[in-house]
Amino acid sequence: MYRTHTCGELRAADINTEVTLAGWVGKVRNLGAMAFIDLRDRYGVTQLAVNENSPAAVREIVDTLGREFVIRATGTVVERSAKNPKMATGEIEIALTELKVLSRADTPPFTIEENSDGGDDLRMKYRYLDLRRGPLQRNMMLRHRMAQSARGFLDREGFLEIETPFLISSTPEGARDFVVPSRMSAGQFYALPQSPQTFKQLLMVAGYDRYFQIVRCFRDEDLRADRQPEFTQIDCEMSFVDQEDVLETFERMARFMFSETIGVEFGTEPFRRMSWAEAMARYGNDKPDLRFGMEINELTAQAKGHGFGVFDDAEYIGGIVATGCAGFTRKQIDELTEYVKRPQIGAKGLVWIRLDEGGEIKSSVDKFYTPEVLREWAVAMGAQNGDLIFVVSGERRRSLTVLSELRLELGSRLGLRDKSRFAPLWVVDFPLLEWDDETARFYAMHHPFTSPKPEDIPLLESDPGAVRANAYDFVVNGVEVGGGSIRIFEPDLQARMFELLGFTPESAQEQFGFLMNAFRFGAPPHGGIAFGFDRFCSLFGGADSIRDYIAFPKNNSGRDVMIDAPSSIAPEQLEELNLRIVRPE
RNA sequence: GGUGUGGUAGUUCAGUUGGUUAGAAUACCUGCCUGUCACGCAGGGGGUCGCGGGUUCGAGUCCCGUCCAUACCGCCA
Repeated sequence: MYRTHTCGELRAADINTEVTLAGWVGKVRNLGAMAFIDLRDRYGVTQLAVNENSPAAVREIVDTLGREFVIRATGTVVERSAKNPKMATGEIEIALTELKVLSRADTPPFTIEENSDGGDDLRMKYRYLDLRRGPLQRNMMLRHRMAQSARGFLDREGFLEIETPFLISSTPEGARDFVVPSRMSAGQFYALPQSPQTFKQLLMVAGYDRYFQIVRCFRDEDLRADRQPEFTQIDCEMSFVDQEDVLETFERMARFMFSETIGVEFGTEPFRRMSWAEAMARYGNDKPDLRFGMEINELTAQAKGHGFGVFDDAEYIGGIVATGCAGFTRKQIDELTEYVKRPQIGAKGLVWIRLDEGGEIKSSVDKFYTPEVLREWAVAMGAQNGDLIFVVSGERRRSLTVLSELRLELGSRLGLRDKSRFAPLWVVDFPLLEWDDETARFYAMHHPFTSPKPEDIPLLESDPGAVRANAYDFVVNGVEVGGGSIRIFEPDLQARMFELLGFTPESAQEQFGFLMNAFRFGAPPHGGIAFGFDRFCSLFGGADSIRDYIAFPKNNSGRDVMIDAPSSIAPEQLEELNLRIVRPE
């Protein structure tokens, strides 16, 4: 037997017990005649003690120990003469009687401590060492608990966990597919699924009216802090439900997960709901962070026609009130101006209006607007003395984006985006379609199986852009955590959708024939949702990046620097797959 | 594909206007140390300043190119 206890469990009540522990050597503090060793495993740290009464053999081994050696230690649990209240096991230590080195270790390239000194690159290359650290271990445990709580909830609700294939066929719509060459079918390729979407719909046709899966999905697109080429979804689908049923069920799941894994409760009020149009108008964004206010107010009507050309020519004028920020210095305002003028955000400029505590108004557009007019704006926007107003103008969508970014930046600077607070909401009534100028056609905003709202179906041909979908997103703290829709289950309506999206009947049949055929054999009304599990975990853990919630993530270039993937393959493999590399690096 | 930031000791970083032998902390090694827990004290070893080219009497520092990392934009039905 290697151990009788873990390094996290011994307490004062265990004093005088003979125990054997195993784990990794953290730090050895050698004081000469006595020495202390921090022994670490994923359960905690326990101090081993050696003094002049310890067996000589043990003392000899202690002198040879290095960081990250794996050892087995036997001894008696004793009360410490100097207790450490910062440690869970701080009241006791192990007086060693036996010590065995199970495995030696090279000096690690970075220290295995709570706050590692390693940079991202190095930590990725030696991921197994990074995963030894407390923060990463806690992340993995949180992820585990979240997965278990979701599974438990869905199981009790009657959902069946059913696996769907990873080797499927490619569809040109949507994100780029990862593709897998087929050896047996020369010149043909599988694709890895971007989601199990069509399969879960087929499961509904097959009568499995509540399905879920915690499933890996693949998208060959550029990465971000919150985007990996392979990521995990909690994928769910239900039959004989309308949008309300889906929202109700998964609101309960979210509440359960919040409560069970991080102890966060939301009271009895239902989660807030907001239409997509409202979210765009008030927050400039389809995933608003509701931890703070500072909503966008449109000023187009009030601000036009005063001889200020920039505003007079603008399609849209709007602003936000920075509450209590009248004391901002010129430098602070300039910084924010520079921030929104960065090419990624693309503002042309930033107009400010300061409402001093004394009631005096000062602005960057005093030449064009009288204090009376500015006061009117302030009243319209709900600003008080002591506030600072920022105004942006230009093309409508761009201006809203600028205001959204400005709002989030201000929120961050003012400390209003507290990671320990959670503001969940449902964004509903998304547009069904999105116009793309470049290809001059409509694209499905969600996916082509999303159903239009029944009352908007007449607009499908006459005004497609105005059609709203039975689609919804679950948003927390400005992060899109989940999204789904009620699907089309009528073959005729699905055919109309494909036509609208520019498919010929033949190409629709070729790509989605299996689904349309299935619908001819009795399709129940159905809908579902998928949660981005990695984002869910990072949200619960209070982090912006999902990488530290994935055991073995890819770096920013989509590479696994630990195993060095992707990599080239042997000529024989290429031959066998009937592939030829046309443009080698 | 684009923009920003960064790359100097094992690691995290500093390095002034281009000027002597490139520093700090930490890690590592040696010695001392009987209550440490960020142990302490003394000493020591450790550098292709990412790579290539250019300017210059002289480049870690300036210029050009390139690679890598990272954040974002495009992209992500």
